[in-house]
Amino acid sequence: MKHPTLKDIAQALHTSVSTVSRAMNDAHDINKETKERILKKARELGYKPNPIARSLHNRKSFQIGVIVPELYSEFFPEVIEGVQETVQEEGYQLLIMQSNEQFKTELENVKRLEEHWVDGLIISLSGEGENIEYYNELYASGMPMVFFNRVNEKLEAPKVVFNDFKWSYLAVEHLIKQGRQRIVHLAGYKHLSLTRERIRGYEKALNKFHLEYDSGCIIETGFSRNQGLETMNELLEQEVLPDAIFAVNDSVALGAIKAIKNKGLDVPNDIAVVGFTESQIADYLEPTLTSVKPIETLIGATAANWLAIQNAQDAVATN
Amino acid sequence: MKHPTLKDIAQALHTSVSTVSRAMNDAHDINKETKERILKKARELGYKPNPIARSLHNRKSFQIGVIVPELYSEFFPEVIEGVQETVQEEGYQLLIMQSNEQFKTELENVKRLEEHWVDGLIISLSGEGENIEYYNELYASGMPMVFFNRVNEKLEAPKVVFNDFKWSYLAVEHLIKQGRQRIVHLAGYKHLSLTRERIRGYEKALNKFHLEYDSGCIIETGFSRNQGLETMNELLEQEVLPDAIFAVNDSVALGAIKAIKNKGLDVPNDIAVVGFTESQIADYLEPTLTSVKPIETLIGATAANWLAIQNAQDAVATN
DNA sequence: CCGATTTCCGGGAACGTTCCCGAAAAACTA
DNA sequence: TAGTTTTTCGGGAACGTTCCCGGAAATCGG
Repeated sequence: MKHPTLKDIAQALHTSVSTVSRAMNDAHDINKETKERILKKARELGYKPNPIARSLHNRKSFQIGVIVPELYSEFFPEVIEGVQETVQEEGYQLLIMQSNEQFKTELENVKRLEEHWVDGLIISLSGEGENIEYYNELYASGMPMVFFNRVNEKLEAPKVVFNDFKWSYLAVEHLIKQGRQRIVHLAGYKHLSLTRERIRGYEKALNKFHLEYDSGCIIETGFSRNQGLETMNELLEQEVLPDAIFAVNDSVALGAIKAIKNKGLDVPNDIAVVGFTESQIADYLEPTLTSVKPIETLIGATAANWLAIQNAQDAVATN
Repeated sequence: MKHPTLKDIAQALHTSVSTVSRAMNDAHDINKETKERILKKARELGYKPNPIARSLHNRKSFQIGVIVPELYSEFFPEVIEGVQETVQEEGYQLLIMQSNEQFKTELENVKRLEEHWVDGLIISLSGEGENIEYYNELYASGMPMVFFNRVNEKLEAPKVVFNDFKWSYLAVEHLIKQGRQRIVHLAGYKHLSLTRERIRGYEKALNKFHLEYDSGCIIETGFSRNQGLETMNELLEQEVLPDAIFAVNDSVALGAIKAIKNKGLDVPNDIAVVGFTESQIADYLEPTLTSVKPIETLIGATAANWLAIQNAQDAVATN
C-alpha cells in the first residue's frame, strides 16, 4: 500500500476512523489498550498523517512564504536559516523565492505565494520599484507579513532592520579619523529605508567633522558587485579622485576594490574602501538582541516570531 | 469574506457547485453565458482556487523537495533557480532545505519532506556520511528522485553530474604544461563520486606526463573555505612544499590561497592554485547540453525534467 | 410529431482529516 | 436496585475541490 490512511488502519482492526484518529492525537477518551493496538498497527503499515487533509480541515497551509532579492551573498541564506529553525518548531514549512532584484518578479512571487495560501509572508524588498501599495493592501486584508533588511518606511507591516544610521555613522567616522578627506558613498536604491538611513549616517559624520561634500559624493549604485565595479570605473574617470569609499554593502565594496586595482591603484593606500558589513553587528540591531548566534540567524528568527504573533491574532503591530 | 469558495459563488448566483467548477476549468459542457456570468462573479468576489483542496483530491501536493548542502556559494542557488523555472511551468512549488553539509540534518530534511508528501525529491548529498541505503529504499518505494552534482554511484536514482574526470584531467594537464612538478590535490569527501572522479582525472594527468606522486599528494579536505585554509596550513608545515595545488572546488581554492599568502608566499609564483570551477564548463556536462544560459541553471532544469519524467511514470530510469 | 441525440445542469460521492454528538457499556452513588 | 456519572466508541458532517452519473430541456432526423 502506497500511503495508508486512517481508514485503512480502522478496517484492518475492525474499528472506526474516529477511534484511530483519537489514538493518533492521543486524546483522553480512548482506552489505553486499543490505543496501543492502533499505534502498533499504524507503525506496521507505515502510516504517516496527511498534512494536506489536515490543512484543509484547519484552513491553514502551514506554509510561510519568504522572498529575498538573491541567495548569492551569505546574508540572506543565513537569515533564512534563522527563519526556518523558528517556524519549524511550530510545524511550518518555508516556500523560498528569489526576486533577482526585480520588482516584477517579486510581485509575481507574492501572487504565486498568495495563490498557494501561505499563512504568512517574510519579505526583503528588491532593488527595483517603489510601488508598495500592493503590500499595504495585502497587509490590510489580514495577511500576516514581516519585512526585513530591505524595507520602506511607508510599509505598514512590522519591520526588522539594522540600526543603519548609527552603524553607517561609525564606519564613516572611522575613515575620517584615519585622515581621509574626500569620502564618496556608493549608495543603494533610494526607495529603501536602508539606503536613506545609511546616507544620513554618512552625512552626519561628514558634518560633525566639517568636511565638505557635494551631490557627486553620494552615488546611487545598487547592491551587486557588478554595479560597484561599474560605478567605481566611472568615478575613476574624473579628475579629482576620492581617497576613500564607503559602500552600501560588501558586494559593492568588492566591486569597487576590483575597479581600483584594475586601474593600477592601491587599496587602501590610494583609496580606502569600507563596506557596510551586514554581519557581526548584533549590538546595532533593532530591536536589540544579544546572543552568540550569527546575527543573520537572529534577524530571521525575529522576523519569524513577529509573524507568529500576527498569526495568533492578538498582535500589537509594533512597527 | 476572507476566502470565497466555489460554494459561495454558487449561492450568490443560485446555481450549483458543479456548474461553478465547470466554469473555472472551462469544461465543454457548460453554456457560454452562464460561464461568463460565473467568471464575472468570481472576479468580483476575488475568488482564488484552494490548492489544498485540489491537492487532496489529486492526492498530490504539487510540491517538490530540494536539499542542498549549502546556499552560500553561487552554485546551488543557480541550480535551484533552474529547477524553479522548470517546475513552475507545471504548477509545482519548491521546498528548499539546507543540510549544512551534515548527514544527520540531511536525513531529517528528507523525512520532513516525506511527511509533507512531496511529489519528488532533488538532492545534492552532504559532505558527511555515506549511508545511502535510505535513499535507495525510498527510491524503490516509488518516490521520484534525482541527484545532482554531489552523488554516489551506488545511488539507484538518476543523477545529473559534470564530467568530472575529463575536466579535472584538463585542469591538471594545464598545470603540468606550465612546468609544475609537484602538484597536490585537495580532494573532497571520498564517498562522493565527484571526489573519486576528480582524483581519477588528476592521476591520469600525472601518469600521462610521468610525474611521481604518493599518497600524501591527495588529501581529503572537504568543500569549505575553512577546510581549504586549514589543510593548506598543515601542508605548509612540511619540509617539501608543492609548487601547485589542484583544489576540488573554488571555495577550497580560496582557502588555500589565503593560507599561502598568510605564510608570506606568492600565488602563483611560489605555488599555483587551480580550483575545479563548477561553472562555464557546459561542454563537459553529462548529458551534454549547449546553451547560452548559465550551466547551473541548466543542471537544475535537467534535474527537474528527469523528475517530471518519473512523475509521468513512464520513465526509463537512465542512470 | 415522435423517438433519438445533444446540450446543459444539479446531486452527491470521494479525497483524509478533525471534531461534535449521541449511545452503549461500565462504573459509581445512594 | 434504580438512577447517575464516567469511560469508550462509532456515526457523520465539514473543509473545498473534482468528477461521475443521471435527468431535464432543447435540438435534430425522418
